[in-house]
Amino acid sequence: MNNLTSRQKEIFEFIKSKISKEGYPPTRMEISNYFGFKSPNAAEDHLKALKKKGFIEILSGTSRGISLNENLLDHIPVIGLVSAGSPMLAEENIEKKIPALPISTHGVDYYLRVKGDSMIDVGIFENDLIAVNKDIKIKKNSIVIARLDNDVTVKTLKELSDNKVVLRAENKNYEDIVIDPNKVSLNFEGTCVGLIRNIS
Amino acid sequence: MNNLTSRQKEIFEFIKSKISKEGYPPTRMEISNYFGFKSPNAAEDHLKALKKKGFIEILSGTSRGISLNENLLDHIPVIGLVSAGSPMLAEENIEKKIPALPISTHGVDYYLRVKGDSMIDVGIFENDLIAVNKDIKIKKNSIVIARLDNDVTVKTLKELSDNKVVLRAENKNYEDIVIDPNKVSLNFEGTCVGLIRNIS
DNA sequence: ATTCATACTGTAATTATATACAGTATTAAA
DNA sequence: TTTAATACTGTATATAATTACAGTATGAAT
Repeated sequence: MNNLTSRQKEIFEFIKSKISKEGYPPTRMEISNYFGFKSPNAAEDHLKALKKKGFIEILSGTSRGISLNENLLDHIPVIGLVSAGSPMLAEENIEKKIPALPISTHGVDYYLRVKGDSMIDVGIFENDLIAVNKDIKIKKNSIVIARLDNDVTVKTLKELSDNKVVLRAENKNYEDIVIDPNKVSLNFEGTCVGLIRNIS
Repeated sequence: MNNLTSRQKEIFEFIKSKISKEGYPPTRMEISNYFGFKSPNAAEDHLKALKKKGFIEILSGTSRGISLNENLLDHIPVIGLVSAGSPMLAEENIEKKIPALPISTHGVDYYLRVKGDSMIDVGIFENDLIAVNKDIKIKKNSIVIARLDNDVTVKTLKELSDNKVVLRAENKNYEDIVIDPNKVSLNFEGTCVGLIRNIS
């Protein structure tokens, strides 16, 4: 969604929402009415721009003949290995994108591929994808995604106060991580709200 | 899909496939062409019948203004508790339907809600949904969905021969289930190819 | 300095589409 | 046995929709 102008983004979003709400794409007129255009040609121009940029296909002579070029639909990034220092959603960390799945009662901002065995006692295994929500308030006893000195880790949050944070690996072989947040750089990236595993 | 005639079923299926392939519903003409009708009114009549029976909505004056009332487009059933004796996919066992998710490299025929703790050592917990493929050949060491005397169970298949089958619960507290398939009714419903967990 | 992309207004024509009306034939229900 | 539902053909028309052409204005790129 990068080379789109903000107006084009709006048009594209409108088309998507029309499809998901009504079940079919809008006409030029419907687009124009929604945005207050006085000419259907304004919509036509936008559609051509979206087509040129590869976001939609237009079937000529076909009413509502707009099809979205999938793969940009409602796709949510899967984060693989996180490069030190880079923001979670940085391009370099995105392994692929998969559709928004109704796996969780909460929204999912991204999926994170699990490394290591530190959470096996709660059934989170290496290579599982955990669904992460960025906005839920970080709470005691939730499984959180934390960034400790640029190292991204998944742990259960057992204590959270101004001068003491305890992260627990759910694996008997690991010890609790006790942190003084004033001394160490600690950020919470999100809360784990779901899990996906591929068994091959 | 019960009170529909077979012809109406065909029309309905055609509309569904058009929507999923093209991204928008067909026109009366497109329906007529596909089925070889010589008049668009044949399609119109069918649409009215489908509307009357509650399968679609028709928006008057709107091109391609057909919306499906079923939202089981590419939806895959989630199987909850399985009633004794009933086939897996029997209506009574279907908890809900969710979209086809690209969680697995294999196809998914249905999701099965896990009961009990017999597989916790491989990270399968109570209430998880396991993705089941019915067609993959049952193999040793896969996690299988077996029906033992009408009881549906998820276990690892450790041995499979003509006169001995061993099903292992992946939980130290349970013993292997050793079966003589000639003496006991045993069917394999499928192989576990993935897992979904909602963490709330 | 000029071309190009963006973001529109305004008009208009062709064609795509919905949909009514008038029929015919078959089958199932009252 | 009459009615209603199903499954169409055939014709017709109003209107929905695409889409081209001719403009205007702005800002960014070459």
